[in-house]
Amino acid sequence: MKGIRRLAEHLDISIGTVSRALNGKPDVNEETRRRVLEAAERLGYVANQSGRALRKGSTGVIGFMMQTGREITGQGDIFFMSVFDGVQTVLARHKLDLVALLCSSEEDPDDYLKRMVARGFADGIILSATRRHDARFEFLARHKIPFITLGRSLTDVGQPWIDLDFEGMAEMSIERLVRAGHSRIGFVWPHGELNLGYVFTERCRQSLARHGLTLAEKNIFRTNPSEAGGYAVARQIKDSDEPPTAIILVNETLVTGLYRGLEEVGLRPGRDIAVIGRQSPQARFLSPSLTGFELSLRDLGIALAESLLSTMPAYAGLYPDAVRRTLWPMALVEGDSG
Amino acid sequence: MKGIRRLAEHLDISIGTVSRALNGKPDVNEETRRRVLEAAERLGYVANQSGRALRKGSTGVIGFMMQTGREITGQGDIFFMSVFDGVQTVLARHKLDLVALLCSSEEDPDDYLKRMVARGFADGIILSATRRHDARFEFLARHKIPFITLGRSLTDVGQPWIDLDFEGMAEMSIERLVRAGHSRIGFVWPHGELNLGYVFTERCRQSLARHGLTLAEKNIFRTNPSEAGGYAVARQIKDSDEPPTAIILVNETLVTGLYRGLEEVGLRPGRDIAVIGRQSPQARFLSPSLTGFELSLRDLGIALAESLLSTMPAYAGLYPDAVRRTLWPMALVEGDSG
DNA sequence: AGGATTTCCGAAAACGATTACGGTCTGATA
DNA sequence: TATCAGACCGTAATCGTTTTCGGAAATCCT
Repeated sequence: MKGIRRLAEHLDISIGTVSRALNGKPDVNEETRRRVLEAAERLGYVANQSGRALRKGSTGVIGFMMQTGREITGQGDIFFMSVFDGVQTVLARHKLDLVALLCSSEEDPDDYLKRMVARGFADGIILSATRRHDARFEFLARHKIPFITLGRSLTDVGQPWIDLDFEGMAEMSIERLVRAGHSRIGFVWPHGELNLGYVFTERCRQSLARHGLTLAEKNIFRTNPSEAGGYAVARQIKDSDEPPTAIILVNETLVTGLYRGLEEVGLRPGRDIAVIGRQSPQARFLSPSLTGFELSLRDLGIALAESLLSTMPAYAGLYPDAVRRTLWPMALVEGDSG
Repeated sequence: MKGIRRLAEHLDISIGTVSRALNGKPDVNEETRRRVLEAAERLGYVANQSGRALRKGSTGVIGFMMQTGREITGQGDIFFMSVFDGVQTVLARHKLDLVALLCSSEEDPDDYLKRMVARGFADGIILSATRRHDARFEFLARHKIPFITLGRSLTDVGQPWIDLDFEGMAEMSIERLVRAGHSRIGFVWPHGELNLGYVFTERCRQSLARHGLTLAEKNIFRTNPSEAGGYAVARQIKDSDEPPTAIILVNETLVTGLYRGLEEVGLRPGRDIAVIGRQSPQARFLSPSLTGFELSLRDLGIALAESLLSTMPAYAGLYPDAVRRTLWPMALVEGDSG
């Protein structure tokens, strides 16, 4: 005899009552409930997830989909771990668990998600690394799975999203650089497929145009979102016949590599070339100090979770102030690099 | 009508046959199987995980438990993502999925694991960040859940484990430093609870003793496994009345912070103080170049998965050469820092 | 006191798959 | 032709929960 049946037998009551007691249903005597709770604790009973999910049609699990292996996002462990932590503080309030849905670099993300959804793995999903065209949006919408995305896409289907404010970053960076007298401004576009590259590029172009400047195609440096990617850019800059006098990095991972690369080609950030990037734990220890944008990852996680929950029927109304389709502000921390 | 029933109805055969066809059971006509497979593909049918798991008693999921938030392990950047990738290449061969079991920093890891196990979440589990005394080992053993640990513990229960060869690292580092004439050698102990700190300390002590040297208590620098932790150490070194002439960092995240810290207090790695650490994507771009240990994270992941599978009855014998309880070698990459 | 409510609980039907078991059909053999 | 083996498939039990429904007992009301 296992599971709830064992517990029921032990207490000499029916399994129905045990279940009701455990799930906080109203029609159970408080004294009975106390006994059940106590016995469950003592015997270490925890409801079997499969049985429960099968009957309820929900799992009590929220999935955060991410891609392993190849550095797709250029976000490291620390980035996601911090966001997760925020997400979990919210989920814990509702006895929901967070698991990371790890899509292998060898599998197509769209297929992977389909599989997970069809299996009924999670009640709600958080998508990251959103692509310019991302079939996952439409798929989740069609299957009525509550979800939120960390990042936007052209294939938006009206779901909530939170995106880092790359437009604001572009705008403020350009403003600052132009004000400092720069006119040949470049930036690094590390993400082939990801939506943010397009967003960022477009806004840079606009901001420059407002000052009568244009974005030279050769000053858009395409590379990988990694240290090595940043490193490679330095050499490209050096080899350019008309190199930019300022460069913007949308991604935190690029920064250290670029710094090293610049050093090797004899360019010093802040003196020979202005550098504006993203703050990170590593960036704090760069020299010269980085001028870059920072944000609270934990708060971002909290916002993601609250926004997701507010779209789920079971938690409707609990978070009236949850953000919905919003740009997450980043603050400029001034350093010596630009 | 949903699920397998829909598929069966569509094909006008019984659900039993559909199930058998899908699961590759022998007693089904090949023509029938083909039709079923084709229809499943076309209708996008995927077996519901809850029903399947309930009946079979297994989930087809391997869990990798890790702790979010606070930087427990001090693994930076893409450490886990790379390990995951290796694990998945193996699991994919058996149609197993990997999910990360994310234990919040606010929850006790032992409790968290209990909950996940009782829920029947995963068929096998990979534990990381193993503590000196780790109740999870005993718990999993008692519940007969196949598991492997990335790291050892005093509370070993005979399960397979793979641990980075910190002993070898200690040994080789000390050898190298002593040979270079150092006698006041220090190291950083960033992990309060984790087992590796003890292992590393002990072996350092032994190696030093072999050369007639002792490890001064004040040359063990306790701090956090983070950039900031490394940074703080530099100042401690500066303020010491008898500072070490060489320092070893067991953790990759410490390196960049220490470098910056040393720079600020006017000490140059390789000239004023020898530094031996761990290689990482960031470390590649340090100057002076780091002398440190590196390893293939992807291969580590592969080994973890194969070893875990070989302990699971369902996959017994498939990986006769899988390692079991082994120290994972790290290679010293010589740089200018020590 | 007698009927109407409430309160609490047990019985049983789901949920969606897998699988043991037994039945039908085909073809072969004596 | 009668029998049998083997191939294939359908039926129904089963996994561990939740939840509906109805019934018994207690309480309330007039």
